[in-house]
Amino acid sequence: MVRTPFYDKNGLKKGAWSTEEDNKLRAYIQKFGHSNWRKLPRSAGLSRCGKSCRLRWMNYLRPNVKLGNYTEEEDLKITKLHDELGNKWSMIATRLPGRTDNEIKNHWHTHLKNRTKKISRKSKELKEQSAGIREAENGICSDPSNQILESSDNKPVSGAEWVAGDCLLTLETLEQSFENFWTEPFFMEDTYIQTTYPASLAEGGFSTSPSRFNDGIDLIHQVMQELQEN
DNA sequence: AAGTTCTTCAACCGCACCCTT
DNA sequence: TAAGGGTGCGGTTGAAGAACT
Repeated sequence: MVRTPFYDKNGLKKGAWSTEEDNKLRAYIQKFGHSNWRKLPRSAGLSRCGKSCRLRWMNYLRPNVKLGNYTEEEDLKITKLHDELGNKWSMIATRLPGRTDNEIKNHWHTHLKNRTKKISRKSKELKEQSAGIREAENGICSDPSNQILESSDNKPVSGAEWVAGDCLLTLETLEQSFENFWTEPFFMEDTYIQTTYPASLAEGGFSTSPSRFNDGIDLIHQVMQELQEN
């Protein structure tokens, strides 16, 4: 997967580096350092331009450069840093010891970009579905018997609305902290239902609607499964 | 088995910034 | 202060290998 070597009109070699060239460059830099990239190729006996030598050294020959085999932890860090910094690959690289900007950039474009896109898309779908649930609930909300909870701005909140909102919160939290998503299995514990709805609901005589609640959870679970399968 | 399409990644290119004169 | 050279950064490309038809 490398460019076929060739010589340009100035007699400079381009394309893939040979082992012999690597050895020459490595030996020269280890002995004399790289104070001037422009002059280095001639001194090292290489028919390359300074830029090409610099790139080769920085990305592959430099000591402590890690190649390939990204860990989940590194993936998470890259995703998070990209979220914070954007395409500032050099900045991101400084936070990942042994990784180079070029390699991180490639890894992002080939592996992480699509994965992140999927998360965002699924989140959007869920939001839309959740909005649908709320709309459907409007009829139920108009029934005073269903107005069981007062929100902070005194608007009535139905049980289903709370469930939908909670599901959304769950996925948004998930989006924000990729750590949990990529590193930990998604557990569907019964205790979740018991422990995560506000105590005020129980105090107010609220009884959860298992089917509706589970619909929301099932939806998230479905998203998780699809993403993990992909 | 052969042809085609897709994926991956090393390397190139152009531009912007910094430093020196 | 402007000009010129060197360096670094980010986007893009080219080609090998993998996957698919």
